Amino acid sequence: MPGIRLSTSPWWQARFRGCGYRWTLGREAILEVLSKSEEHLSAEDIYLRVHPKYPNIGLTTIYRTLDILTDMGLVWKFDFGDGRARYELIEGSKKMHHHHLICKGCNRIVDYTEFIEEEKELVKKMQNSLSKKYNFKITSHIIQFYGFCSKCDKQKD
Amino acid sequence: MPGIRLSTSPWWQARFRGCGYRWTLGREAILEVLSKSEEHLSAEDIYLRVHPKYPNIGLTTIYRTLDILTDMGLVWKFDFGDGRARYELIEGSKKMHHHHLICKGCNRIVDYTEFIEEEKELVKKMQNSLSKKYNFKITSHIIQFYGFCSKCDKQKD
DNA sequence: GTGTCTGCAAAGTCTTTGCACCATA
DNA sequence: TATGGTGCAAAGACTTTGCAGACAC
Repeated sequence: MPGIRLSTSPWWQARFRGCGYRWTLGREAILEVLSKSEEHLSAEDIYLRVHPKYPNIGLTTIYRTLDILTDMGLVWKFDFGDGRARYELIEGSKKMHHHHLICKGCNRIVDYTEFIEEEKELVKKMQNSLSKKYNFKITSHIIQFYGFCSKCDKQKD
Repeated sequence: MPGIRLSTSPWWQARFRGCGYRWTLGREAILEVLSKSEEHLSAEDIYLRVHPKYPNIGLTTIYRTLDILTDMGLVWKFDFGDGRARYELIEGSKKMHHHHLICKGCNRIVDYTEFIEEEKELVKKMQNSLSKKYNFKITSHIIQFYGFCSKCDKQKD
């Protein structure tokens, strides 16, 4: 049923309400952008995508909403070393668990999903052991590879 | 400004010279701190440790030296999500290859060295395959686990 | 109607840059 | 002596905060 509300928003809406937050146009707009765009968006990226449709929503709201989303565990906040945070919806439903390859030259980011099964196995083992040993409740992990893409590797010479 | 040379510095000195940099008191002091302190120091941490002995060395020099060290591959720059970069000597010779467990509550950081062998194997496989597939020259990687330490886990309830 | 959310502007924090002077080689 | 390195102050970049008005419920 196409309507003003997105088919996916009721779930988010309920989640917000359940956490004691209100459901607002701004929050909906931000979640819409996050779910429809490619990953690793900065706060400004999101702002620029929200703005054409909702010119009233400011950068402050973007930051505040992303904070809430991160706290609620809906969004993952990354640092790729270029001085600004990047955000991704954790369960984009259609999006696979993935990690990043980051070019130290041009900051290009490649998502990869290879070795996820093997990774999962190792991670599970580590998680069990580390949780016990250090009395830590592990909730997530990051694996990032850094290097140079073919373009930047050439330029270095 | 003549100073007392440390026994470990010749190697670093040679490395600096080999890269076309000069060997200065400031650089020596910073490397001394990095090699003698625990890990994950911020630029300011380093500044505060260098300052008592070398009050003339400013924060600017710390940042500039850390940049060089990172470029030369002697130091690894981390982001643990608290808005400031952290630095560690990569091969502190006595320090094992390790990774980090980060508490999302209090930002406490635990180093762990478990599963490093198994991890290395997987990482090597991933590295080989990803380099080829994405035409990337991979130079380093990060693995970090996030969660809550026992203290912060209790507080959440 | 009440308590949250919001935009704007200002403040805050970490980091980088410009420039004149100083040290290394 | 010729570069490269340094401190200081100022600028820069991203993010957070204060406050009055707007909105959700």
